[in-house]
Amino acid sequence: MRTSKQVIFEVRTSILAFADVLKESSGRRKSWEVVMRPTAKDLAEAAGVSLATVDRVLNERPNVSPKAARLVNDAIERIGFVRNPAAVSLARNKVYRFLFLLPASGDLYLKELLRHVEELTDALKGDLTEIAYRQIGIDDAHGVAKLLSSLDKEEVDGVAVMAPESPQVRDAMARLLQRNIKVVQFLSGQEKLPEADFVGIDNFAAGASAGKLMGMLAGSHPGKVMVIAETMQSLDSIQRRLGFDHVINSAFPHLTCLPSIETHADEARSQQVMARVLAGNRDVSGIYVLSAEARVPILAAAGNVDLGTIAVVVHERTPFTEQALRDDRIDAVIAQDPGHAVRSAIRIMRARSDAREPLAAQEKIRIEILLKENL
Amino acid sequence: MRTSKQVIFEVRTSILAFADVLKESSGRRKSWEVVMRPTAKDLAEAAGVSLATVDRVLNERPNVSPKAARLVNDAIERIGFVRNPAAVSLARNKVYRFLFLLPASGDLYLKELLRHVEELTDALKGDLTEIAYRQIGIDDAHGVAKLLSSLDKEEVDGVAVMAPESPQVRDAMARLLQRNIKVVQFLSGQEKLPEADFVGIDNFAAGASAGKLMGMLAGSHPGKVMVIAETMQSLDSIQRRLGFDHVINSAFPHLTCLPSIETHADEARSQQVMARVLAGNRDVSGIYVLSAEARVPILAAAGNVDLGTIAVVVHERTPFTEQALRDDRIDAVIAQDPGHAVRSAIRIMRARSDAREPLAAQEKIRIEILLKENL
DNA sequence: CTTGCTTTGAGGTGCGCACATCAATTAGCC
DNA sequence: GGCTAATTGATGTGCGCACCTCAAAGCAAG
Repeated sequence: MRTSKQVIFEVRTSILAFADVLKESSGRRKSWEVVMRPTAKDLAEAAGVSLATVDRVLNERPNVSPKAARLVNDAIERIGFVRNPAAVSLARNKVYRFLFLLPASGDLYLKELLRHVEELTDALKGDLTEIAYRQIGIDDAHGVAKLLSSLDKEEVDGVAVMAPESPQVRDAMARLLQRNIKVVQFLSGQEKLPEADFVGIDNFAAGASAGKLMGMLAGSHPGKVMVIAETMQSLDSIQRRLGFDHVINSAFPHLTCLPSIETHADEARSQQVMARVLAGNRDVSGIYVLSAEARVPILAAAGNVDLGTIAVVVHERTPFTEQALRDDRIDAVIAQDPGHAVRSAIRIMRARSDAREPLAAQEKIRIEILLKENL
Repeated sequence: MRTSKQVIFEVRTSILAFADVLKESSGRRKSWEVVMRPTAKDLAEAAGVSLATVDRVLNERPNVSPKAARLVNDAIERIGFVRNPAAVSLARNKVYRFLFLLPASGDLYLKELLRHVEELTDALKGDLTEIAYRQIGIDDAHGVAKLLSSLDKEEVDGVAVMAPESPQVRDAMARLLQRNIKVVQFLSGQEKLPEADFVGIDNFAAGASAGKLMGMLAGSHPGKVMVIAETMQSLDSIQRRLGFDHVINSAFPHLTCLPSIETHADEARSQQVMARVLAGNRDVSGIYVLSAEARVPILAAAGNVDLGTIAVVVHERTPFTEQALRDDRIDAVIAQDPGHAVRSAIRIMRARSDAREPLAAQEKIRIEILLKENL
């Protein structure tokens, strides 16, 4: 049955060219004849059951005897049956709908995220996939939990949640999973729900990378390093700080990290605090901004010191950090590609919706290091 | 017609939750009813022509009057018609077949590439996409050109070519394009064929990034930098060297680059040459390996100096460079993710085969910087 | 007007699968 | 055996589109 059908691309050993292989395939020329793959009908035949039973097994419908299931599954292995995803998707005629739940904040990285979400919204129009997003106040764990609880399987197939860590949210996500709505923990450092997928970076490693770059940039004479955060309440910030300190202390002992300065996204306040700290520490040789929003602290610092002479490491690629990198106000950026993150979350939700495993390798978000030279 | 059909996901302004939107959609509940998108039939109706004509326009068949084409295209815009790709692919029932043409060489990066190609071969089994690869001697431009010329549209839909730059190969690729076989210039630094897509990095920028890292790592006292290549014949190598020198000379003038050492993949020879150079230059503070194969030169260097004390920058992530990064024999790696490169090439060939534009943003291969901390 | 050509319409078939219905068979149990 | 419940098979329909055939209509030149 199948032997005459799928000969062609079995050969991947790089020994034979396609042309050679083709000649062996009994003179059949037209590609659609040569590569035809086993269909559900072939499967039924091979398993010695009816198409209806094959359908029951494939789609996990009730009332299937263990024996029948075994027969079919064995046959699947044997003939190498793979469902034609196009046919599946056509027959189901289902449109996947995914929701991104993002914090409401004005920071530039979030803007980039939104931009990518919107871009993909259009790009996936043709792809049976519809994307929507919703923003909720950064501290409103209750609101997030409430929104999550209100989602209906009929309306949403999956949610990517970027939210503050909180037991309420965790529970809400767990309940979503029980209702078979897929959940992706998106770029947020909450204590992870192991049943849900996570898209994002290891923040300890990100902080450590920042530390290494800081050490490489700051020179070999003793100096102090300012660490600036929007808030140190979040797990993300804490882990980055831990990673940063670890590397500085162990590999660059001539550098001293100052206590974290928290800006709380308040521009005036940042100015004041930074001016005070810089006045009190004339030997600052590095600045590390560990929150996603680098603009406010860097502009504040620029008013007090010459950024060109001290090492500056920040997080996230934004129009601002990109420009600052170019004109040497910033020396290095630790980034996680927002476009990749969004696409990854969508791919994962799609795969889960189809009960497939996502390709782990592709979905791993890397900690990127950006210099002026590799922008 | 359509107004009642596709209301749901128009709202992306993050103001409304899905539930709210749903309530407005006239009480229809089942998702497949709510989101039904306009079909070709709707298109025909909207355009005031027959389904046959719509088909003719969509698939660019002959014998269509300009007027009819206009009618259809206008209607497409008006009602937002997008072909259901699943239905298209099912009806065409076409399997895409792509060939990777890679150099025959034992280096570790190529091994990684092959691994990813083989991985995707399996992963795409279900996806109407079959991948094969073929290897040809690194210098055999004639062989490459000959193989390319022998390809038949019936057998191959696209080729990703990683081959030495040569007019023969360029011409062969141009002829392939004329025969409507898609071509991707894959990780190779030939003077580009502008009509064909390119997957890979900017090697000047890669060399510049290496230079910056070298400067950051090598310290502030004067020193020499060894530059090691497999060969300086290829454009890749030349561009990397140029980028490297540019940064070193302009930003780190206390460092001096030595002339390139060519290993020609010959282990014994590398040992000798490097020993001689290291003996003649006691003040080497950095080593830059600009070819894809870092193992041979690094092992050779390890026999002559203490790699822990000098700055080492190499290219490409392989099991070897990864391990060497961990145990501090190497300080930084400039990498282009082979998995991403392979997937990107495949996505581009698929998009081109369907006469779609690939998503530029997604297909850009980044110059990654790897430190011990962000592996 | 006829001849020959282009353009349009109408209709059918099939891609591979999901899903539904109904009848037929089998198994479990008293 | 007789009963119910679980399990199978047979069969049909439709998803949205590509591709094909044939007939009808339009159009131009002679």
